[in-house]
Amino acid sequence: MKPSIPKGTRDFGPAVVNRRNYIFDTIRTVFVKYGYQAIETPVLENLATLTGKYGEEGDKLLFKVLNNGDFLQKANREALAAGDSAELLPSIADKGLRYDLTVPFARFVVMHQNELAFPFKRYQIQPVWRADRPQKGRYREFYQCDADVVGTNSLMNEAELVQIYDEVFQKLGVEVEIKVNNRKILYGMAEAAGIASQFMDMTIAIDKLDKIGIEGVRREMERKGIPSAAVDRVEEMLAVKTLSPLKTLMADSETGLRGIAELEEFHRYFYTYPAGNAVVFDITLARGLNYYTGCIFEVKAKKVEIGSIGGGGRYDDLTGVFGLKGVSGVGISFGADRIYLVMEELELFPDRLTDSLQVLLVAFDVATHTYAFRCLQQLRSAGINAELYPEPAKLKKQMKYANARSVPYVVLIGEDEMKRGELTLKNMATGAQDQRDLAAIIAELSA
RNA sequence: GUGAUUGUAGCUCAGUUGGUUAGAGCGCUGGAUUGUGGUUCCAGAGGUCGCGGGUUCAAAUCCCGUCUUUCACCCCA
Repeated sequence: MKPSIPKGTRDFGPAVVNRRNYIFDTIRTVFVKYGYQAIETPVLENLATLTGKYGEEGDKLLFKVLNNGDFLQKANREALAAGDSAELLPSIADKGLRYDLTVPFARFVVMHQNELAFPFKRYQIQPVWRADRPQKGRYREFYQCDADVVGTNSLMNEAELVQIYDEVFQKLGVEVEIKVNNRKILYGMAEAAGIASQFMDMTIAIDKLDKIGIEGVRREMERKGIPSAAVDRVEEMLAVKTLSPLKTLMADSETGLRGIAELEEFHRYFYTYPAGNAVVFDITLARGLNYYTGCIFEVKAKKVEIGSIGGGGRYDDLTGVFGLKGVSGVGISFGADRIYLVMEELELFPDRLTDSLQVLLVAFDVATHTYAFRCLQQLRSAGINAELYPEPAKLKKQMKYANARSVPYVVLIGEDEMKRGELTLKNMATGAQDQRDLAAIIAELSA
């Protein structure tokens, strides 16, 4: 048979994994610096945990896992006979692949609430799965890097999380714009326009603003049956670029005012920090995941068109659905796969990554090969990533291999070198070479 | 999920209105070069033209299905 892998999944070769790890390591380092601790959760969750958390669209994109054993015996016969997949599903699948890391985290917090110290800050770097139609930068299996904190309402957390965004993208050299908004402000808009019941319709339309323009948003809202007077009011508020005019525009909406106050509080914390990237209030930022209730964030790369490379926000009651009330959480997510594409396109990866081979030893014959093997061990003891070509093959062959591995240095070991105890160190980039003893070589390579 | 799009050597791609033995560059293997890769020269290997079916005397080329890629919508990282 011809080997293949499922749609929207990918293999990663050594060079790619090396670069991906560079991204993961950078993110991880910053997470840890801000006090977040790692956890991991299973790939598989109970479908009951996942369904209903991501809206109707999200439910459709959940990967369901067929029950083991003779599952048809327990299947809903009527639904099966009628060909009703939706009805049949609960009787044949009770597990699914995780869709994000936030919902499993909420589940984790509830299950382990007695073992955790609150506020609890955790980070998690694991793959998630969505049964979406793949495109560039959109896969069915992709990695998320999440940091969330639960058990604190302080807006300081929002400020810190945006700092993390800023710091990570500065370290990676990716210029970004970090958009900030507050779900309560969006709700305030709906209330001020007298269409609180059509909050979601309004939000979905607004979210498309940069794609379809203000006229498109108007049409979309009118199509959903929002009266044109209300649409006018919404449009008026959408034009606002700062918080202060909103206070009068949504003076009657208690929720809206609270949202404004929250963003102001966020700003008081955040602007104590010298951000390297643009952090902007964007009233049109909506975000689809409907569990968000407070501040929301989204990160866009400035020089590459690829959709958002990070997103997050505050969710007041995500643990509530699992039976733990009154625990508020806020978190952010990095889309590692999209960040990779951005960095690839902008050629931002360092030439030499830390976990690559530093030196290849080349021996000329059987006698020097065992001698070289001893040298190899000393290099490794000194913490140098080193490799000896496994047999004393023709020099040309070994050198070609060194080239293919793009090793910066090669150590040549022949009879002369072995007798004198001085090995030939060759710089592969310049072609220069000279004789040194092993200690000098170790010193050079450790530099 | 809806509508398009893509697939030819390891990679990037040619391949005429359907016509005999499907090509190039790069890469790969061997040699020129018995202690030196990345340059040069010579030689060589490598393809069920995504897969399955159909039309035709004849299909990489046309038709249908399917898988994959990419794109728009939807949604999102």
